[in-house]
Amino acid sequence: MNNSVSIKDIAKKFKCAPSTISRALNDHPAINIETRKTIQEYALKVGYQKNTLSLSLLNNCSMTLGLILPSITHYHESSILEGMEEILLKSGYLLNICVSNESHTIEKEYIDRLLANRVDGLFISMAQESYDQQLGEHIDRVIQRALPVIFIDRPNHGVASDRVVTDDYQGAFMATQHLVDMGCQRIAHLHGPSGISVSQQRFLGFQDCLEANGRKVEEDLIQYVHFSAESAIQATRNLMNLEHKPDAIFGVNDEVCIAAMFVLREMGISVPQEVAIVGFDDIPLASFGHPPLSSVSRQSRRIGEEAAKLFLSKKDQKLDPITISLEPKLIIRESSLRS
Amino acid sequence: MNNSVSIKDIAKKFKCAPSTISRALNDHPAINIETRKTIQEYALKVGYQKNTLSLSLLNNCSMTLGLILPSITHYHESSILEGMEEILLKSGYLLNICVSNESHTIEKEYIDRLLANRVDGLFISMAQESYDQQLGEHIDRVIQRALPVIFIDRPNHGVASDRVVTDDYQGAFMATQHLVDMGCQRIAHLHGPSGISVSQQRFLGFQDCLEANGRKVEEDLIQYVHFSAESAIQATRNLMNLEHKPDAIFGVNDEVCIAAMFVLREMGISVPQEVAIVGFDDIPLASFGHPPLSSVSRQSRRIGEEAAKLFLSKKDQKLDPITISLEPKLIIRESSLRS
DNA sequence: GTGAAAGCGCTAACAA
DNA sequence: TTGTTAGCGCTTTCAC
Repeated sequence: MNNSVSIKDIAKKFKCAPSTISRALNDHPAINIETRKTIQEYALKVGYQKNTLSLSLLNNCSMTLGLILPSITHYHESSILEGMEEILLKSGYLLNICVSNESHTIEKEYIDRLLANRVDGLFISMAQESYDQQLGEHIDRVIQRALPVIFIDRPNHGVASDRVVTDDYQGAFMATQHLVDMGCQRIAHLHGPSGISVSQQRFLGFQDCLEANGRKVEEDLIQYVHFSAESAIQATRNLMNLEHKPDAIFGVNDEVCIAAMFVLREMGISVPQEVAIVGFDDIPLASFGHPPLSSVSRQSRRIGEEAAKLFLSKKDQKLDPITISLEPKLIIRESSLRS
Repeated sequence: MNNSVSIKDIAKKFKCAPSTISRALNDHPAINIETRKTIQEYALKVGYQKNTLSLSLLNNCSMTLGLILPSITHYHESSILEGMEEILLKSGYLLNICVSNESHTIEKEYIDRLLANRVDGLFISMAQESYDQQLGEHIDRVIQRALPVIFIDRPNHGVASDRVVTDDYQGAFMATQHLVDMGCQRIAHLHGPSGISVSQQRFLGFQDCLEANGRKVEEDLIQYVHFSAESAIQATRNLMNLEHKPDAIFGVNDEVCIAAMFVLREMGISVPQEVAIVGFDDIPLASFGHPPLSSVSRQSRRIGEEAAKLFLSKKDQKLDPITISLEPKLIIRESSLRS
């Protein structure tokens, strides 16, 4: 597959031992500085590239990490990846990316491959399927190997583990309180897929906030959606066809809210006057909605950064598992601003 | 870093040679089927996981690929990744993801790491910096090693290479023709960053289409933007403050068009009646714009799929470099539909 | 200042 | 049917 130059090849050229070449290339002080230079120049010339695989084998450390995500096309996930990349770039690690597509089988398969490739650590946002069915042995196997595992967004059912999350509960609470403060009386919720931690936490924050304000959740006002815009079309119609229509919607993410605003426009219902809206994730296009969409930022990029930093700090000293919980930020825009 | 079980460990347990274990685990027919089973069960029990690194060293093949992208948070790039993943999943390859952030230095650094890790192939969408300054030696070094390199979106300056692209020129031509057909007289263009192939091709298609219709590009009607929505705000205002305002805008991507529609709304200009708009990429939110945004789909996901398939077909037999050029598809929605 | 040899985990050719 | 040995590319310990 590759006709690359090895240390042996160079040794032959210089009629010396491979170890000499190795030392020269690694700037070992014992080697004559002249020799060092000559060898280094020659290596550069012939395009010598150290074979890291052999070192991985030798040192039991591959300088490679695994990242398993349920999907990658949403802004949240790709931002996590971007943040992680930035931190890891400086540290010399390479990232293996695996998209599980929410499937437990695929997730397991990827974990096997990553283990076989001896990654030095694993970042994982669990597939919905694994989470739903409490399938965790594949991850336990990783933990048993004393391989650092850092959970992202979705926690592990089992033993305590390192985690980086945004406080979805708090974010949802803030969003709901904001709608209450704006005078909204009947706040609906576009509820994410059940079984997913993110959906549950956001619903709980929503629910608890209503109760803290002396109200309670009305079943009619809860509609289930996926994380896609399409899935919110019918859900929003259902809400607006109720006898007692909602005067506000809190959506599980921005995509569903943008779709909701689309439906409301179609129905001639004004936002925020008749229905105020708050989303979640603060995607870049939220500010350019009609009207601009209020949203809870979960600091997606920082999740990736913190996860990478957590790994780097962990690998030196074994510490107790910690949870880094990032503060969500409510960004208020027109879609929820009632005067 | 990991306390994993090796074939030697198992051999000790069974008081036999490592090669026997190796054969048993690989279902070698020479080994007693009973013995095979016992060994396989034991291996499973103790969580044995083959160390692929040693095989990579032995076979000169790591079953690992590199993917270098200038960014990852846009729908186009993350869809490419997703498409690629799907194909590679079935073939046992693992994907190393590298985000160059359009920087030549970072790109070079990543290429070094990927080479050091002996990836079996490389997918690359070149950084703007490398492209602009025609910096290609880092990539030539890869090609010289006879390592399969597949270019995505942005071509290589130098030698002929495998490529998967969408025909941006044709897409832009189609979009412009559509605007002409809709009766638009003064079609403006939100031009992407100069030096990027994608921007250039789209501009050329735009220009040639106008000329094919007996018109020519007016400098006033060309405004430069980045790929972000923000960058289109001022650009659109500039256009609409012209004495001879445009009655159509063709934007380099959907984000800038959504921002443009936002500005037009603010200025009380109606879309598509006063200004018709067509974007590029067909991001999922395009259909939920106000109004729904016409756009040229570049089949992002399929780019990833085709690139992965191209690699898989190439690795068996060395063939001449080919270019896979995907047909862009014009999706007409309200933003450009004049009756 | 340099060389020889062992070994990381695994497989395959050769022997028995 | 199973064992022995060599070797993938590199570093490191121990000699010299």
